[in-house]
Amino acid sequence: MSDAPIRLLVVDDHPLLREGIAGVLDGEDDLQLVAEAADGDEAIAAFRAHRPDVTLMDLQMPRRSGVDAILAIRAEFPDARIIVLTTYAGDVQALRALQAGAQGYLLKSSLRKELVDTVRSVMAGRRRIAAEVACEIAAHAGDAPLSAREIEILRGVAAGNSNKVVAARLGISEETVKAHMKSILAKLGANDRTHAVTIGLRRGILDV
Amino acid sequence: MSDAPIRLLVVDDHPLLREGIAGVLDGEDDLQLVAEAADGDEAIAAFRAHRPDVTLMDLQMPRRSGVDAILAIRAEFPDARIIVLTTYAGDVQALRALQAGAQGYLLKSSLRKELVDTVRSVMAGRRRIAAEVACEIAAHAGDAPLSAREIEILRGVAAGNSNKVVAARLGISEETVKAHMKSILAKLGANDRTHAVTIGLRRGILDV
DNA sequence: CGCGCGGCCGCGCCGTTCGCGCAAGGTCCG
DNA sequence: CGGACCTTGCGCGAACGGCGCGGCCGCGCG
Repeated sequence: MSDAPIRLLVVDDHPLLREGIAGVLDGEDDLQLVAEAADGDEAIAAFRAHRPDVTLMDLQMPRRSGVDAILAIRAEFPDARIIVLTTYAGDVQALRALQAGAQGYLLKSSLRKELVDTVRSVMAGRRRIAAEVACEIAAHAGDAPLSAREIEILRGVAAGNSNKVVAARLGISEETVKAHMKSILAKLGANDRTHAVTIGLRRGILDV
Repeated sequence: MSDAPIRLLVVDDHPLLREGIAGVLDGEDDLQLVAEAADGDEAIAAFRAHRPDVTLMDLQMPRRSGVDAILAIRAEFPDARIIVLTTYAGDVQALRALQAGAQGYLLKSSLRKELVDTVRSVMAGRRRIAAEVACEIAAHAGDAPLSAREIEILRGVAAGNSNKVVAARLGISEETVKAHMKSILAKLGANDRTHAVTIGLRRGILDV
């Protein structure tokens, strides 16, 4: 290990969890917590101000989401090292975070040893993804992702709208909505629209 | 304040969060962490072994759920003081925990001051429920809750089964399932079955 | 360059399912 | 006994889901 400590930024809207991470980092000589943030906007500001070596980032936060924050930070600082630290929210959500530029993916159910190991690994340039998450992503690797339009329609259906209402709201024909629904059912392997919505929620395509 | 410290048990499947709570409690002279548990079964065993003054309990855990653990503990120790500490999971879920005997309800997004205040208040015999949760419960106070059978049917529907399949699986007639569905839609104020499922998930009637 | 491919949009047909209204029997419990 | 919950029945209009057809566009590949 080098003698200069690894400087960390922690982003999470739960103060108690931030406290827990702070406690873990406090017990490690080579890890130093330099800033905290409670949402995506604060995260971007804090990154600009402190330029941490590694950032621990939750995904679901008020205001700006974690994925947005990762995109914004990586656009401004392309070599930023970011580790997602979240409760599992579906393979699609996880994949979006990794594609946005995260090098690591940890679950909040991790042990402290896994946390510090991952921080050091990512600092050393490696990628570290929790096995459960990696498995889920791999299981759906061959799947065709839903198009933006399809997600839009699935959202409308989840809100309790009929095909006709969704069509009116989007300014298209009901027949077109049905065609999209057919594609959605096929891609998700769902029996009907209700099943499609539950799958969408479980996989992180829709949020609550 | 009395000179004897308040002895606490913390139950949560996230080690990092437990660490955070431990850190918070460490900074308070009158609060003493005496045991930790990672699921409902461990919680019951730990309660028997340590008889804590106050228990902090998450709701969603592997194996035995938090509500089950509260019921089991309160059955054996009727004067156990339990505070739920969880990410918000719907008014129905929260209500079940309070009816099971919890005196307090905190969100993981709470500040450390709210946590220690609530522990002391509950220790003093008062009830403390986070405002957001209290509002949600109040908003649905007049609603008729779903019956056990209705929940069973809603679960089947959420899994992507038609009325016919649900009926066959429960050994009843399709007409009966339809009658239950009608009642479910009315009670939840849903437009259709898909809407009913999303409402059920949001309100904590169904889990993912 | 031309071509295919995939996403998006529109139309019609048809059998099945859903949701609504109405009615009515049973149980169990306070 | 009243009041819940669970159960079953029937008819009907609307919605859903599967089928096939065509067209438009932007993209990458031969």
